[in-house]
Amino acid sequence: MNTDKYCYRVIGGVVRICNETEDGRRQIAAFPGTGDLFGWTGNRHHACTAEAATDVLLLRWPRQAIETAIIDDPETGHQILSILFEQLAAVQNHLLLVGRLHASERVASFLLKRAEHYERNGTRSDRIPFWICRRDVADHLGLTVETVSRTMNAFKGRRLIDFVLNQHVEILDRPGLEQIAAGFGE
Amino acid sequence: MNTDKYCYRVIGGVVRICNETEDGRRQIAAFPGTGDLFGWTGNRHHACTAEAATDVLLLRWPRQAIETAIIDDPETGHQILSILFEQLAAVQNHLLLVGRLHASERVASFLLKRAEHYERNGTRSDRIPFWICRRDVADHLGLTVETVSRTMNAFKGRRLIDFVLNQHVEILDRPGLEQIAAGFGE
DNA sequence: CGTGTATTTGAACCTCGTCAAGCCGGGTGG
DNA sequence: CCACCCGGCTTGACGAGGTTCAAATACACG
Repeated sequence: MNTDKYCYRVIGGVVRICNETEDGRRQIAAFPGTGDLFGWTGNRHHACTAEAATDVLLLRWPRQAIETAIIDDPETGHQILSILFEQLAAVQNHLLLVGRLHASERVASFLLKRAEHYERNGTRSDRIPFWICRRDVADHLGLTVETVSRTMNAFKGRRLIDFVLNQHVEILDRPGLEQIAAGFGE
Repeated sequence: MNTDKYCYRVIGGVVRICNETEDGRRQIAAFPGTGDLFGWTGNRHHACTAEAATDVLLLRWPRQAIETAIIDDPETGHQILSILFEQLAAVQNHLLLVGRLHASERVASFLLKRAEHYERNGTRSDRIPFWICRRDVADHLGLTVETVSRTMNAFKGRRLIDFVLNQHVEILDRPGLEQIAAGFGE
């Protein structure tokens, strides 16, 4: 995906917005999914890269067209501004998660946020499509694959969630998860 | 500071952009300093709060005026867009720092970024004005006060930096710091 | 089936957080 | 002018949460 020349809208699947250190440590800033826009920050040198996290279907816009649309149509300009506000706020909130939450709080928050995302798109909300691999989840939450795996399986053991065919996560006890995400419940 | 109604430009001092959990854990997303703009993301519910981290001198703009300026003057609109890009990229990079770097890497990166900031404003670059308290540094880097203190004093012991009157940090060995920030040098 | 990859699980280790004390500097009041 | 106090910073000892390393298991695909 070339975020220098294009902006994208996700039609299906999940994209990851990545950032890496010299020695290969990786941090995923966001997982744009169906309906989400990305590629707005690409013309800067320190920009993140965008990769497909799963099979993905995209709608592509030439950057140039966007830029002129902003000038021609103030309404569009406003919409784009508010998308950027939204994304900035989202990353700032994620910063709190990565910087200050415990492993179980991070994982619980993440699961709930995934559920929320699919709710917005009309999918049954307690059964989350879950195609993102452990490595990506870990790199999003600032944890290791092992910790993510252990934490999720601990949740499963406590009947908070269940795995369905390794392709869906079913939320069995949403209030329980919310408690953990909020820092109560160990 | 009311980021619902106003946007700000920092004339002097340092501001902190904060985010907190229910139980008081705090994460500072950025430290806008002289010349920086902030308050653009305030109209959303999940927004961060802005507080003075030191004595501060600000220039205040009514949000409304900005909004209309965007519509009236495409050039202004573009500038604001690029400021937002910049800020988004900055937070995304900081996410990598908080999520994946070790304590010493975080502190070294932070010191260098501070130096860079003051360079842009023409201050002597190896002597950083440093009025931000340990607590705020810790909450920015996702560490504890103690770890920040230990790390900085370890740097001092290794003659990488020195403290001047508790108000400035002098960089004695910039290449050394850069090595550490990059993940080499333990 | 067999192979390669993703995930899980276990055990040892280590970085950083926690707790507690001591220190320094600035401000206040006697 | 000194004693005191208070908040921020430093320093030490200890422990826990999460990482690391290693191996076993599950799973997808030819």
